[in-house]
Amino acid sequence: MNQEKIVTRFPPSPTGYLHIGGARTALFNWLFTRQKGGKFVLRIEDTDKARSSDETTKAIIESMEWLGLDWDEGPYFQSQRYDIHNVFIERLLSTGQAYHCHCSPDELERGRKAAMAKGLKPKYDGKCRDLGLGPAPGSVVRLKTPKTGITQFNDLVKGRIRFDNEELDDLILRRSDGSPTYHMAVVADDISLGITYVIRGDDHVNNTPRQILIYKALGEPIPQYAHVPMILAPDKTRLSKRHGAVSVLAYRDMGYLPHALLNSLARLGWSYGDQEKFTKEELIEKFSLKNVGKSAGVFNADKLLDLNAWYIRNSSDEFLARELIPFLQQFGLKGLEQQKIKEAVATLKPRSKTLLDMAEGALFYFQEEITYDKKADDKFLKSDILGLLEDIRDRLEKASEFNQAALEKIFVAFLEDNEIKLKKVAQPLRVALTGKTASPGIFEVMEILGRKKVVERLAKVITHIRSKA
RNA sequence: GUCCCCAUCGUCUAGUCCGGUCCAGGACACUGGCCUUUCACGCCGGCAACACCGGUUCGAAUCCGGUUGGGGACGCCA
Repeated sequence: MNQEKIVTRFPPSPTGYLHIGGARTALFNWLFTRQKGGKFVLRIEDTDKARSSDETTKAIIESMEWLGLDWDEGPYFQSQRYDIHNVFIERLLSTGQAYHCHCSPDELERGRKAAMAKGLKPKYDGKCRDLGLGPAPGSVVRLKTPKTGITQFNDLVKGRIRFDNEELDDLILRRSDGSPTYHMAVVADDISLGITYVIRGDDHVNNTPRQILIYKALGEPIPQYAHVPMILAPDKTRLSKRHGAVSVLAYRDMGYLPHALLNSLARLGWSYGDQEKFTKEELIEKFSLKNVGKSAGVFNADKLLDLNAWYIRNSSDEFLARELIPFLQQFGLKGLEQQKIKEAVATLKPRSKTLLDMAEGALFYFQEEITYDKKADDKFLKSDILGLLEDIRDRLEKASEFNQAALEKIFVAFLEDNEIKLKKVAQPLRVALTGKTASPGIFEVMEILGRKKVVERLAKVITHIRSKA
């Protein structure tokens, strides 16, 4: 009977690129909202001007777009909403729920240290709380937090969480420079944007009672909270740059498919029985906050890689060919034919874990000149197979057709005449054509390469072997 | 230090709410084999966990208490 429209938000602060932890929070918000037919709002929390930048804001938006996490409203910029925040602060002041505090930062710092030394929680002592002071240069506005009682909420993933109000102190709502603090800005924005569900990282659990107290002081309805566990690095500490690839865009550049990342992020902390792979539609349909686990999880890069390989294997040649182009260009390839790429992709699909892999593996198809792998050269390009290579070159030169079926027939005759097994020439041939010891099947390789290139490469390898002798 | 949260294979997890069907299932990784012109794909198999201690109970991964361990929060950062 809940007729109220669900409104969620994702509020990254543009002090860094969107990392996979943030992306997962965004994903959970998005899945929840799309399932319920709600509204998803993007809000950039750029109040820390010193650490925010346009560049990171762009990177965050680019990341969201790449992942396909679309929003219905925004992006709002918190720094442009100070007027709204101030209305709420004034309201609190006028109802006596907040007060001006004249304590200096030094004084507060001393108090915190003293409390820590005594083994207590560092809290503001409430010195100015009942002094009835007015605004003054350097003064701040604080919330009058209840000294007794408890503040609790029913977290949608963690269950009931409660705090004694005496653990909380009178938090600052407005800084001495007049700007609102994080807690105030978040609450003011969430109220004014009509946010009904706050789904965020569980590093915010401790912030929640403080924010609830602001809602209460304001007499505004409190949203539902869901705190999702954090993502940890393999060493079980908070994920950071020193753990390698953490930004969403880094995964894009390494050749991951957005859906593979999404799928992998969804399964980190959330599950649906034994199912591992989900389409976007299934994710939306099956996601639920109560199936989100309560404990932090380590990001499993191997599993993501495996998923990526699976999605590559199961994507259409058309799609992959399109996605592959930028990677091929990265290797300096130009004037690529869509059709050729498609053919190459088809042969590389089962052996590529990323698009970057695939591009690398496809180079020999497009390059004019290939180079031989040193080890492959030493091991397989020896003079004892010269005769066989010349023989097959002649036969291929004269072939009336140059497709797989025709090639296989030519080889059957070739092998019979020479009384050998394919094994004997397969590797030397592979090295001659691709430069490497591992590649797609030689018949498919030959067909895609075409007669001209195949014969050229055979001629080249023959001279090469001769020159070594 | 204080407060909050968490605890099943190396990792992600199912099972925990409503104790028995779980000497614990799946996935990744690792590993043995099959397939095979290479590398992969695929297929078959293996290794591997209920943190610990007490309690409740005929019976506990599942309920209760404690211990230990981990994470988070304690800013005029967000």
